[in-house]
Amino acid sequence: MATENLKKKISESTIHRLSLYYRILSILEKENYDTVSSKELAKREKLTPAQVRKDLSFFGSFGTRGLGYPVGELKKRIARILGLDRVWSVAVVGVGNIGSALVGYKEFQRQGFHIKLVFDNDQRKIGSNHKGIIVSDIRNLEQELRENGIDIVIIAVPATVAQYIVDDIVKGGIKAILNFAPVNLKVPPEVYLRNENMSVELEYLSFALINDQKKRGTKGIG
Amino acid sequence: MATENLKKKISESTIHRLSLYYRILSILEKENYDTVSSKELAKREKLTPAQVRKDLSFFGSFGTRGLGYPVGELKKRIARILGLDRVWSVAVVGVGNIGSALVGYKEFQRQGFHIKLVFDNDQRKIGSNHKGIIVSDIRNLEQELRENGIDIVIIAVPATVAQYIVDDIVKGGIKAILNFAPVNLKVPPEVYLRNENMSVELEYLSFALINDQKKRGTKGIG
DNA sequence: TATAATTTGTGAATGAATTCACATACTTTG
DNA sequence: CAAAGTATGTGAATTCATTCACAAATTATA
Repeated sequence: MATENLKKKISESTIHRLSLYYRILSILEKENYDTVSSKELAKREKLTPAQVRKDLSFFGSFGTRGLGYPVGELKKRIARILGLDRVWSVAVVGVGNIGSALVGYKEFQRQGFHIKLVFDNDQRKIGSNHKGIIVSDIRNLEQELRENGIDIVIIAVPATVAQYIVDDIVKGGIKAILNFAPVNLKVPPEVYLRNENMSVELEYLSFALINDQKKRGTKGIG
Repeated sequence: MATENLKKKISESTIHRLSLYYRILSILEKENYDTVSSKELAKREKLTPAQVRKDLSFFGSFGTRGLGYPVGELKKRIARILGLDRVWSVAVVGVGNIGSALVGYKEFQRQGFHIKLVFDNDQRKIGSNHKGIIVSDIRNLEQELRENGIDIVIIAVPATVAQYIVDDIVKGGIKAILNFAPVNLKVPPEVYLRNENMSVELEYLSFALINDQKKRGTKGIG
């Protein structure tokens, strides 16, 4: 079975777990492992071995029975599946709190997400050097996105203006948008839009503390 | 059925959707809606009405048949369920890129997550005023967490040191941790740990662009 | 080269989450 | 006040995701 041209729709959770496997494989590579079993991968991510094998099986058979998966090779394959074996050109719109942090976030670079452009509407920021990148005027958004062959745009502007920005981005021909503004944005059907809601996990902790989701009385047995 | 003392385990997705409903209800409140139907809520979040009703039904019956849900009342109920009707004392460890952004992130304040303490190990930062909060020495972590009655700790330190920090935090009696470091942390079973992986959504977009998950040929029909 | 020990890959079984569909209860209208 | 319209709440049906369980393939051992 080839990696390309997937027939089945792959679930979001599988994709997310692939990211996890990728990270573990990077660590295993540094620890000089040649092979790794689904059991070991599962242990490190608190999953079941069957889950790991099933996830991988959607994309092909990468392992050797009796031995496990070749660490380097599997890492490459997952990189290829997730598109981490290439460089993506990314633009960040909004150099406030969040936008600023994202521009300096090394992990993105490491994964091949290269931030090439940064936009703001604040005259004091435009033209200034922000962590190695000159801040562009947001009025040139559409044009600059096109000229620089940007693949993905990250939105880090206030919720109130996010939709206007998105409309421009779409006009600029962008097909993938990551939105940090706490608002539901409208995009045409051919555009991929993902929302990053920084409060969600805090809210989950809040909920957990109140309702104590943990099963009690299992201490000592594990 | 009372809101407190849930029998059934509530799924993570239901909790996450409650956050979404909460946000929509805040907007509807500003738009002076008195009531809202599951249909309208669903439309705004791209869900099905049945999903909305089922989610809410886990916690009680808040609506009126023939009319819908009372906006203000439902918002309060969800706030209560998620613990957004109180103030949580939060500490942020690590005032780098991410930590710094989180300290200034207004949305947390708005939801009742008040950042009371900020820690770092950099002598140049310790004692300085960071967005209104004096940066504490990380060597006093355990003690200060206790003395200030911190409920939730956000970890924004490099992956290499995150586990040491967590161990201290746990010693400080903290029961809820939100981790931004790209590493799998170990905590005792009674501690809630959630991971925020900023790359996950970018990776999903990358995957989507390559594999084009969108069903084609549906243009014009919707 | 046979035997024992591993470990994958995957249909089948199970479990969980979502959607359906409808009785029920309320609102609105005339 | 009755009839029509609306929208909830929830078991049942369905769809989707996870886990089981085992044949098949390979390695390790003697």
